[in-house]
Amino acid sequence: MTFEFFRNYLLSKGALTDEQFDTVSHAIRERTVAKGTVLLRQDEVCSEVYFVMEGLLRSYTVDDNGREHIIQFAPEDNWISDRNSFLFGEPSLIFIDAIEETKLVVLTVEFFREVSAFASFNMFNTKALHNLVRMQQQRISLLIGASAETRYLDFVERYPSLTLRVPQWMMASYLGITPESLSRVRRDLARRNFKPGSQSAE
Amino acid sequence: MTFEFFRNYLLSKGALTDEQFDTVSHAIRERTVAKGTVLLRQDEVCSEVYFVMEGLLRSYTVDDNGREHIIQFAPEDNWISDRNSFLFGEPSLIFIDAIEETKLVVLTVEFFREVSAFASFNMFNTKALHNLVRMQQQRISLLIGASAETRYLDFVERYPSLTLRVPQWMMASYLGITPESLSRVRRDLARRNFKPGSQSAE
DNA sequence: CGCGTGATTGAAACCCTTCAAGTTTAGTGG
DNA sequence: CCACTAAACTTGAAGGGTTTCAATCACGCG
Repeated sequence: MTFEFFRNYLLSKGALTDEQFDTVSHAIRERTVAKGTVLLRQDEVCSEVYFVMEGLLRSYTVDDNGREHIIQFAPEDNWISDRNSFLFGEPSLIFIDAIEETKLVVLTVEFFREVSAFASFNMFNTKALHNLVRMQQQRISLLIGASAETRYLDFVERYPSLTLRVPQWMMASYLGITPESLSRVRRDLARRNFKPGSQSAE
Repeated sequence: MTFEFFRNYLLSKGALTDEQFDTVSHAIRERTVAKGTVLLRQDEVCSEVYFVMEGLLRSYTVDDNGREHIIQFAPEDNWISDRNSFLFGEPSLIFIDAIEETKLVVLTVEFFREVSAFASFNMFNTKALHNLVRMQQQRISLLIGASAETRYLDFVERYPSLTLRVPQWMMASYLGITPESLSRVRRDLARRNFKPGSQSAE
């Protein structure tokens, strides 16, 4: 049993009991992928859902100009997939790859078919979906109404740990600005916040 | 029975059978609201979900500068609510009001408790949620990567009927631009597309 | 008819991007 | 372990897209 992390996650969320987990554990497998590994490509049909136990994944689209737009970061304890492609067999609109070496749980349609028999899992799943909708709404509000600086500050506050792990150009892509702009936003913030003289450092 | 429209909607989606609908119909009521009626205010707890049979509702946030940012338009056949507030009792982040006089179905927690006994409704509901997530993702991608003009064209293509019913300044709010900018975008498009001389009109 | 709201237009200001050039950092092979 | 290279980050100057502010126009409604 190497899914302890995943099992504990589901237990703590009240999604499954220990016994229920055992009845479905045959439908999941663990996988470790190197940094840079691509798990899903645009236009492919997505046949797996991933749960991250260690490491960091991301999903992103590529527009007509070849520019990447990051949809989601998925660090530990997070799910990632193209659910629409997964559930309805449509070609995927996104890419998924690994920003760090990542240990993940691979879940197939088999797993979801079996757990859907458990009411507690369905409740958990519905709640998670609502949560996702809410977070996306907040992100839309920010993109519509807030400056690059505000969006950056919101990101840092919301995901402080990611701030250190995600390359700056990827965060820029997530925020909807250029890497250059993000660099300047950070510089200007630093100048303003560190006004009071000089830091030790020297 | 004045819910025929709603009943047919659920039937056509495979959410409920005729008989199932009858067992839960006591938990819903119809309501007609005048243009401008506010159905939900920020910070209130949302206790109802609305299904629009005729007319047009919208949901929006108001930021610190007093600016409205429209989250969703809900014309006929659409659902609208703050699900997160509705399900988890948190104070709502949004307003909901009527852009036109609107005939709607009011659904309470009672209704959802009862229909959750029907597997077909749960499937329908989950599918609808996934659909919402996907549409939000597409909107995020556009906001991140596309110009005001592209976003406008996407809106017109995606919701041609709304283009005529929604005041321009609200569409601008939905697109994340000022009314002035939208006006200019439309003017420039018109100039480019109608180059070939004059339209009949005169 | 006049008032108010929505739409349009212009000019200036601002934010962010683009392009180009450094500088720093990180990873790789000798 | 250093040297080398590529990638990431920074910085500057110029340009473009949007916003802001203000004025004007168009329309519906009392």
